[in-house]
Amino acid sequence: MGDLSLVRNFYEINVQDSTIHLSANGKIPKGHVELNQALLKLKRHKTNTYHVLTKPEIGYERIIGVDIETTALLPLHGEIKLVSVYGNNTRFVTKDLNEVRDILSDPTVLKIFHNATFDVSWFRAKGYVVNSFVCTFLMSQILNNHVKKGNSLQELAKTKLGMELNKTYQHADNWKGNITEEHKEYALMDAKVAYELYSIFKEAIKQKHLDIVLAREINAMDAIIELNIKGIRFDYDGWEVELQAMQRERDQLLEMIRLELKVPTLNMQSPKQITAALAANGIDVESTKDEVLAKYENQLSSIKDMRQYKKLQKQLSSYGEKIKNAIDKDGRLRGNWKLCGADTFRMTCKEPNLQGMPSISKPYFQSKEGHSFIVADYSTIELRILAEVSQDQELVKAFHEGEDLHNKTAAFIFGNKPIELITPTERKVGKIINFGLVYGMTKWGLQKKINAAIDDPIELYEAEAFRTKYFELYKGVSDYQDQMLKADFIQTLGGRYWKEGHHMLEKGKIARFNYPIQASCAEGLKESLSLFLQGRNASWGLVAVVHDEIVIEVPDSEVEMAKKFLEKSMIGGMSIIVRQVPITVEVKVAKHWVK
DNA sequence: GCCATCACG
DNA sequence: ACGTACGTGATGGCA
Repeated sequence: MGDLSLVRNFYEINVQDSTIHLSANGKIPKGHVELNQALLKLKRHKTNTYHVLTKPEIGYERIIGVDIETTALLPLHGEIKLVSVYGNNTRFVTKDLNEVRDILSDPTVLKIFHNATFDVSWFRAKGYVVNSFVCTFLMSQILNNHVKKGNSLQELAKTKLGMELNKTYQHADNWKGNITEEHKEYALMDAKVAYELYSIFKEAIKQKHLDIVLAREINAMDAIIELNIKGIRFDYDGWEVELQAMQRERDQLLEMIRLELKVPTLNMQSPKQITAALAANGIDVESTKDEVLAKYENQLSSIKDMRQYKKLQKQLSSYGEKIKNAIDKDGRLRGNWKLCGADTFRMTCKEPNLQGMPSISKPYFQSKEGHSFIVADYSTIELRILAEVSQDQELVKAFHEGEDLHNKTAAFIFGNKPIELITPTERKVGKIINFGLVYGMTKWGLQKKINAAIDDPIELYEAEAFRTKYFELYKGVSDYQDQMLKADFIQTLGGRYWKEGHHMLEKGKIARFNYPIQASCAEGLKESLSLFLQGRNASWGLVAVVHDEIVIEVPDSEVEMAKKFLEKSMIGGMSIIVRQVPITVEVKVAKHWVK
């Protein structure tokens, strides 16, 4: 197993007065305007330590742009038809992958891909080793600070290089037949553009002091590639039995609802029709969403049935038979994972969305023969990050002393009740308050949320009182939120930042509370993934990652070792980002995906 | 193509 | 005073 301490170097920077002093092992980058601003903000924020994370620069003997053309979107369904290589002294296009085998594995040759996740997934799926690579798509996302727009090779060729890229052959279908000289020219052009973009982006990233952000994402990219290739075993036969029972119940419910409302053609998928049908029965609803229907549940028995119907219908339509088509011949589900799918740089997954599977389906995700799943998740991680960024003394203390935060909050808002006397319902309210207020929930939202979760509805003034009490206890959180509202510069704990005018800050002021927390959390998770991947045994596979949770599949005989190492990686990785508040991880071992 | 809704965190 | 909780992806209705 790898030694975690060797993976990163830290530069510790202390802020005293308006001057920035560095500890012996670091030097501040010259002209680092954004960092200086951030440090001053942090100082006002009553914290005096900021950490810049770095990794030693590796010198490469050669740098080349590489692109592949494939006959399908997924490696399981097609072949690599062409590989193009573009460098200072090397330019070629080949059908014979053996010509690039050594180049790909050579760590002294830096490979530049545009969307490396795609190219490297293909190479690895086809049995080629790829070491030392970088991704101009990722670099563009980091520089743009926008993950969905303006990062395509075609757009970048135009905006950065003034080149019009011909995309005639982009679709996989164009690579199934004979390869012409024109095909080859096309393929080489993509490698050339990636090569040319790299030096421009590298300089820009350096100027903006985002090198560490790039290094972190590149190190975590192996995780995404592995998730794409490996997939996760899903027992569809078992799930189908569950589905059939759900289907029967759903059909019965629909029949009962139509009968009672006297609307025999009612389409329960149409909010419009539901509203009309309820109105005809004397109930006016402002919307048909679950939390609204819950309010009217006592007025008509059909409303309870409707809620259950909608729940079942959702699970059947989104996660039912559709899943069957997504299962590959080896019985595994493979999603389309993205490293930076969200603007916070959270990972995303689609087709299917393996990060959004309902809990009822989790038992049907099963480890392969002779293997177990290890499911590990961070405890209250966003609240710990809130404690770190806000430096709220009550929060920090609570985590250092291992207090149950939901109980602590409940005890305070319910009139300083002794913690031992807090009821499960009161703890539930404490939990809603703790999580809701991180995102800037208002008294209206709080009331709605609490009333959706408990039996005795509370009044608006009570929700307001809870909120006031919360900020009385956690004064630092209140200060933090005030600062975030005013800030023209918002940063994460790991070195990303947004400036005034950026679309993330314009979206809504309340969102500002959450960005640095969600984004810092994603940074910590990626540090953890990278530690895990660097030190794990080859027999341990990564099968799912869900924001604060990592699932691995390991041989039964190695469970104990793997469990310890995963926990160590997760705590170690997150602690690179969250330096003061302790991090805890809950680890479970099972033959299926447990919650 | 947008909206409402709801699955996950 | 403001707008009513953040980030995703998937579905089906509706225009």
